[in-house]
Amino acid sequence: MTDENRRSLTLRDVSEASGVSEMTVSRVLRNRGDVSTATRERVLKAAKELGYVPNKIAGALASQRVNLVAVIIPSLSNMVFPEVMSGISAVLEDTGLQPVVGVTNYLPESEEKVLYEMLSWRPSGVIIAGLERSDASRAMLEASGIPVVEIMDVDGKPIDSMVGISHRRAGREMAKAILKAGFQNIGFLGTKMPLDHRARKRFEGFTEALAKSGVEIMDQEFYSGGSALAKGREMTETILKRSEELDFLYYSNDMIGAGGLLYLLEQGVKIPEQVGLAGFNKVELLEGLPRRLATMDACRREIGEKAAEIIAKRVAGEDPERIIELTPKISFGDTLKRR
Amino acid sequence: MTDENRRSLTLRDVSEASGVSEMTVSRVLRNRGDVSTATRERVLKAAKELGYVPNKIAGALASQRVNLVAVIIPSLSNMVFPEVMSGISAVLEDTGLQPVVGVTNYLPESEEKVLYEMLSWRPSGVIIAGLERSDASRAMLEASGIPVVEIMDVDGKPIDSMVGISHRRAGREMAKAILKAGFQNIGFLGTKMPLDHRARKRFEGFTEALAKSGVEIMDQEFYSGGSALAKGREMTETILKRSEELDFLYYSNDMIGAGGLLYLLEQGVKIPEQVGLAGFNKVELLEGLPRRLATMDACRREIGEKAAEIIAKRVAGEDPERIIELTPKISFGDTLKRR
DNA sequence: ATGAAAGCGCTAACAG
DNA sequence: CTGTTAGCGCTTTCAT
Repeated sequence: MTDENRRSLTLRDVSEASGVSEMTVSRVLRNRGDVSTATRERVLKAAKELGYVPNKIAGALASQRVNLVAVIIPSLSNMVFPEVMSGISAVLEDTGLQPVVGVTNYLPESEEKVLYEMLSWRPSGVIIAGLERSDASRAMLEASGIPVVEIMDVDGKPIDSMVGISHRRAGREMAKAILKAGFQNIGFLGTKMPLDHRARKRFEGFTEALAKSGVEIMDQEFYSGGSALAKGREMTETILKRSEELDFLYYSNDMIGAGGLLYLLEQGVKIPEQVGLAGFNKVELLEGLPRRLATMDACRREIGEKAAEIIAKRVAGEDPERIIELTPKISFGDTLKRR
Repeated sequence: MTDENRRSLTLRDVSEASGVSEMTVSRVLRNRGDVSTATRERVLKAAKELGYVPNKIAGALASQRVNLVAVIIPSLSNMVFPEVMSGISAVLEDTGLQPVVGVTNYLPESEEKVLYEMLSWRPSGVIIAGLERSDASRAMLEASGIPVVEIMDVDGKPIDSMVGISHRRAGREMAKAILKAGFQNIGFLGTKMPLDHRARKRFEGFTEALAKSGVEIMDQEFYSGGSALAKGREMTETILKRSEELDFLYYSNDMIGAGGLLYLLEQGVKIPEQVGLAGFNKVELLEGLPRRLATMDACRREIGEKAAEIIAKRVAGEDPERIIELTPKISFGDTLKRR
């Protein structure tokens, strides 16, 4: 407010204000080495009075150390990544490391750009969603020389480390559970999948397991964009009008599953007697629905925690396990029971 | 993978590989000044082959310029901030500025820490949610000398700039609309509010406008934590059991409103004949509900856009308007109609 | 327990 | 169009 163009305070200003060398000020502010209590207090007082905020840019350049962990995810709005983030934050909290988020919107070119941008700040580690990426992105990560944890998915080969679940297996397990419950006429509803590799893998695992039992998907329906809940309704209406014999609908995520559930209840369809349902992700939202939708826990928070642990340990010079596969559990809820 | 402890590439490496001075390499990589097409290509080739990623830490220190905008928000999971973020990103996209997100979990101490951490990277600007903050946070922001935009709320005095809506007014408008539609026995359901100033202001505006018409809130119910949808159900059941004469429920957010709506529909309550409902935020989710819940648009995306514009202009040396009040509009939906 | 000197990797400013 | 020089604000290292 006072004068717009003043430069910000430096160590030197604090040094002068406290009558102590810059070096000692630096030591006090970082709690390093021995400093007498008297000078320490003098310095702290001066720093506080001036409102000094250290310049991490200079600090990082001098020390060749940056306490940042780049976290690169496809989307914020997803309900899935906030939970991963909270796992990461919780673990990094007491390590001196700090997460910095970059969002790619599921676009490989965008991922490249975000990655380049973040790596140019020389973070201590990278946590990045998925295993599929462009050659350029892969090259950057390899060349960076820092720990890289690829998360969410373990169906593939990591650049360095990975923690996640097998989406193929998740799809297979769900298929088995559905068949075991006695459903035979199964429909699939999901996102258009070129961009969403994990949904694609679930779909592949799902159809594969059905095939093993001689069952084929009876019908399918895809969407992109828009309100997932509303799309779930629409798609459910569409697919059931087209294939009346369907007795089970497998949704690629809980939101569209919830939309389908609401629609079917309105139509007076008996669930699961007439039609069974399942989604994926076990989002909190489901707890408030009129029926508990069957779903599968994607271990989102735990993935964040484990990934952060790997980075923290590697930064600390340890050599933790680099591949961690978590096991999702099916929640049968009210919509996946023996007919 | 090859050798773990190699330092990362520098301008010097590219300079040597291309036989051009560091300075020229720097110019090529930043598209600055005139460089002959021949050298430019030689440099680009060398940089690409080596896999060089510039060190922004050094660049920022030398140029005293950081292309980062600190965005400080209370929560990611909220449905509200992802939309604000997308407005910010969209505008910053073509300015060379980059948003960096910090999350405070609605805790003032946490806000202080996050702010300190971010300011120590000397960002070009700060966008921060809310107008209420600790003296220390306020002092840091004032001392930083960079543009600061406080967002979401305009009921108060900004440190520098603000863009948002008046939550007090939003509460008043909703009260007027409800009275005008003929409801008289009104209940309020919301979060415990010590932390959520904007919800508190809506509540205050709401009760104030009711009072002007001689109406008092008949009953109220608060929650904290847990699945908002589920809480909305529970609270709705609780409040209606306690106060059977209620004919309208005003929820402090759409998620709990949606929970209430689902609950009432299950109970066979006629909406809005027996009970009218309204929420706040106009979240996308509502589009898939069995009835359109009345709500009020919080202009989230536009807030993000305007805030980013202010930062971008200020960084560019312009002097834009520093106070922007947006006007939320009521959506009457199916749950706020004349009885 | 404290200080002085050197330099992190880059860019601004000025030469040529 | 290209190169040289001098820092940016810190921390490392070595002295005292």
